[in-house]
Amino acid sequence: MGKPLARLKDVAEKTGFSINTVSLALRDSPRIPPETKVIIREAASELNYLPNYVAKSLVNQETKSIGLILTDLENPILTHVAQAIENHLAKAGYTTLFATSNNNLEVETRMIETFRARRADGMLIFPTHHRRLDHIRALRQRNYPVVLLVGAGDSGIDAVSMNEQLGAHKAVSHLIGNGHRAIGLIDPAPALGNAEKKEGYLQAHADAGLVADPELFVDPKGHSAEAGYWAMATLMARDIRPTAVFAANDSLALGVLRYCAQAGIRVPADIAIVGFDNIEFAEFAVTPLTTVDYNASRVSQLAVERVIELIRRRDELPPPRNTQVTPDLVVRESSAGLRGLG
Amino acid sequence: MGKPLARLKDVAEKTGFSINTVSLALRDSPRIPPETKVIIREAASELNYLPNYVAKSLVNQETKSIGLILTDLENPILTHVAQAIENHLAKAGYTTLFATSNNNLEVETRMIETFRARRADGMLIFPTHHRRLDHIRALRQRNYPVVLLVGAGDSGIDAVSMNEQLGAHKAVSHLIGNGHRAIGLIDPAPALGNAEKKEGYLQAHADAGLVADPELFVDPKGHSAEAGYWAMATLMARDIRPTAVFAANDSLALGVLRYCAQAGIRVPADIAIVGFDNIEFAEFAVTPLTTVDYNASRVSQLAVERVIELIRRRDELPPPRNTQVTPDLVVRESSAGLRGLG
DNA sequence: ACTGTTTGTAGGAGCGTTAATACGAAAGTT
DNA sequence: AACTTTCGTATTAACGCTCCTACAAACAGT
Repeated sequence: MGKPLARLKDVAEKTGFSINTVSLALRDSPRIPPETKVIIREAASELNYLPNYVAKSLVNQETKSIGLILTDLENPILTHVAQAIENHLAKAGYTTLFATSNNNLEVETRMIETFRARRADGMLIFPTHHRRLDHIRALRQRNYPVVLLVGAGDSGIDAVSMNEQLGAHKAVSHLIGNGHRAIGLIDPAPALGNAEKKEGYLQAHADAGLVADPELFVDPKGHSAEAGYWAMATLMARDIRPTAVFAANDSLALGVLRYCAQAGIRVPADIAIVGFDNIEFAEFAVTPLTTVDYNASRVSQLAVERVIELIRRRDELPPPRNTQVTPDLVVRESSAGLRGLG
Repeated sequence: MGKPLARLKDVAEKTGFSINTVSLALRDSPRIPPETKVIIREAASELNYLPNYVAKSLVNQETKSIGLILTDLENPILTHVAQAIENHLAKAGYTTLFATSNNNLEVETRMIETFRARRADGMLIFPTHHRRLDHIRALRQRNYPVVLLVGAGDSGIDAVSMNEQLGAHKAVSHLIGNGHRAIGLIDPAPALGNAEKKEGYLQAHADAGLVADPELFVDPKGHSAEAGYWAMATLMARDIRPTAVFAANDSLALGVLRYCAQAGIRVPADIAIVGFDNIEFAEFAVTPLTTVDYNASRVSQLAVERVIELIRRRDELPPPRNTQVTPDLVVRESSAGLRGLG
């Protein structure tokens, strides 16, 4: 920790007051007269005194820190979430302990342990698996404030997230409304136990009295642009001929777009494309991308508010609440134009 | 911090041993016989004991945590740096305290104070201003381990960074070598006191016996794709007609690319474009982007190694070292083709 | 048998802070 | 004048842990 910093004791010795008086003065207690406070504050700043949060935490039984565990920062949306959460937490006086699980459940579990050992007052977690939440539920059952950053209906854990199913529903309904009947789905999540977007896709079809052909589903086995490129190549190699594609995130969609550019497929004339997240580059792609806007700052704010609320009421936690933010569809050029029905 | 966790005392009472013996046993001291260790470990795990790092930190005078302060996470490269740093630190047993300064010097200063108050063992900082480093130098002078993540030659502070000047030099030399003589420069940094890329740009011209017209310089006043779009529009509205553009990062370059697509300017036929950072989307842009590869994981690794080295030798810090990683130019389609000379 | 060493365990101080309590001195009340 | 109240400050005990030292008991060595 560098050269030992000044302690209350040093300020006390310098001013001739007791440690306790110094402590009270620096915390602006009404029991200390103004003149004394001035003297003590001056001495403290001369000694470059900084309160020791470690000692403070030990006696106060709270660290004013919360743990943030994300899968990774590859997804620009998680990046936004991370930054927004840090900003909100800082504003509320909390320090952010940050970790990525790299989509590894074991690492996630270990980081949770680490943060507990560090006595973080609460945690915000974007879990690797949306269904394997036992280790997180165990926290909550021991009255520990945790908020998930993904939808987790009946998990018994607080959650604040985008309504991904609704977002996917909006996206796919938009395509169906434009006359599309063969809509490819590029989504790596169902294979990882997170079928929200796929559910939205299917529901949109059902609502329109349609049934989607499973031949239209591709698992890109990743969420990068490269994975999207590969998935689109895979899809086009099949017998079925999609007139539109719904990609589970914008990175994938940009890969799809790139594939189309190279293969001479015109967007949206030959194939319409819709992404998810509304990352910055969606607007600045070859063909500006229609996408579902992930309101990262809203989700972040609600999640932070919730975890702070849980911390405040830690001795009798309220029942878990699952908050879903409604996403908006941002229609751009990549899905413009009607398709003849029939 | 949720329900109070079990303490050494609880394990001691459960097993009948003293607190001290339990502490030694759990830390696998050779002074405790194996049978005793087994008994104690079992009791500890039954009680769900987790060592209290706060108390540990107080007595050990080290927190095993380091502060990471970035300007923001808008730039995908900082995102990669953040993630790589966190991974490396975790591997070395450190927890990452994370904060963004939002390019605000005051916030940066406050976060540094916060992290010191929390007794972080060291800090990794991507500073807002590359020249206004007094507050950081003050840390170093008090023997506090800090490593900057930007080049800072004679600042008296350790630094690990990309050699941005060399990267810019490579990029611009490549364009000059292809016959370009009017190369636009879109770079917000010089206005913020960070002229490394501009220096590289100018040096490349000087080395080729050329002098660049200041009319070619545009300050995009931001580093987003939108800023790049605006900057390109500004540049094209001037009298001078560039045949190439060097953008200080890939987001800006993608904005430039988008402007060109809309304005009917062919890339690279009419204008060649080179970016900086090699973000994922550079490869998947309308026209794949020539760019300077920012080796984020290498920089991160060296920075983490350095700060840990400084922590290890904290009572007599070695003289500051300025490590620069040599970047590679990745040539893609956006700068292909020679331009007739003269 | 007598000292010397090793072995297993325990006791106490201290890390820097806060909260509860204690205690003189000054000031107000009756 | 005696009695209570207020005020300013000090003392002490935690918080949970680790280090240093203490100390019996077991085990040598001569």
